[in-house]
Amino acid sequence: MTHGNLAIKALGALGDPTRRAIFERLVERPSPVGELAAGLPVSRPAVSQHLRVLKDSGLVTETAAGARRIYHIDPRGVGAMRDWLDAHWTVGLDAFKAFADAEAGSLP
Amino acid sequence: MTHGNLAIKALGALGDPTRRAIFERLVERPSPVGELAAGLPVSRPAVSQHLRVLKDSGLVTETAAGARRIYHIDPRGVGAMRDWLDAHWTVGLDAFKAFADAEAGSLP
DNA sequence: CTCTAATGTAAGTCTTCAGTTACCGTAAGT
DNA sequence: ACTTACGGTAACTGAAGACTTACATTAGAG
Repeated sequence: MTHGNLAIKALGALGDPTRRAIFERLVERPSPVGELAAGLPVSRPAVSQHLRVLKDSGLVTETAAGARRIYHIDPRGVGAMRDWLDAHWTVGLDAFKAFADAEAGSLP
Repeated sequence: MTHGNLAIKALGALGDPTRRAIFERLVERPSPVGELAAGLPVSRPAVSQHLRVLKDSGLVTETAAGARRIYHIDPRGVGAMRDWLDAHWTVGLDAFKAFADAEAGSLP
């Protein structure tokens, strides 16, 4: 699994509520750090640190624009997460159906 | 978004490595608590607490079988997560493309 | 060259939360 | 009824990490 590790890291990163908030804002539109921090209840350095985690997880990337760093969604990480979930979704659904059938069969 | 809140909770739940491990085993086959704990490096009560979180997130459900509680994947929660990720996947990709285009346009 | 704006980094604090042990309830077997 | 197996709950501990306040760095304006 090539993207397996990336998906794991992405899931771990999105486990934090603040990082989810940052991520959702970046889904709407790419933004610099200051703008993100202005709309969140945490300080700007906190946002910087969260962005670092999101970047290490392959969920966002940055492009320098002068003194600003514009952060935007990285399709790679999101895609890896989607693939991971897709695989587990189908397999899990099959197992669930098998289990439900077996249970129904054992009931008179 | 009807399942939005559920998807958010599911993401938060899967942020923990041990919960992911439990979830992945339940994808393979439904299991009672003791069996899960036996294959994990944590105690049985720890597994119980994790299962509670997973249940509150709509990712697993339980069915009583005598003294045992068989835990299995809950397709609702997994589906909600998939939908959420799908939406963000498409929207985020559009925003990314728009951004990339605008950036390319501003370069001579 | 200096000043300001925008951001990353370091060090420290404080909260959160995963994990443990101990205890209690419940269900089936003998 | 007694016992054994299974699992949830409570209270506590410890470590991971989220957040803050400095300080350092880089880029453009004047």
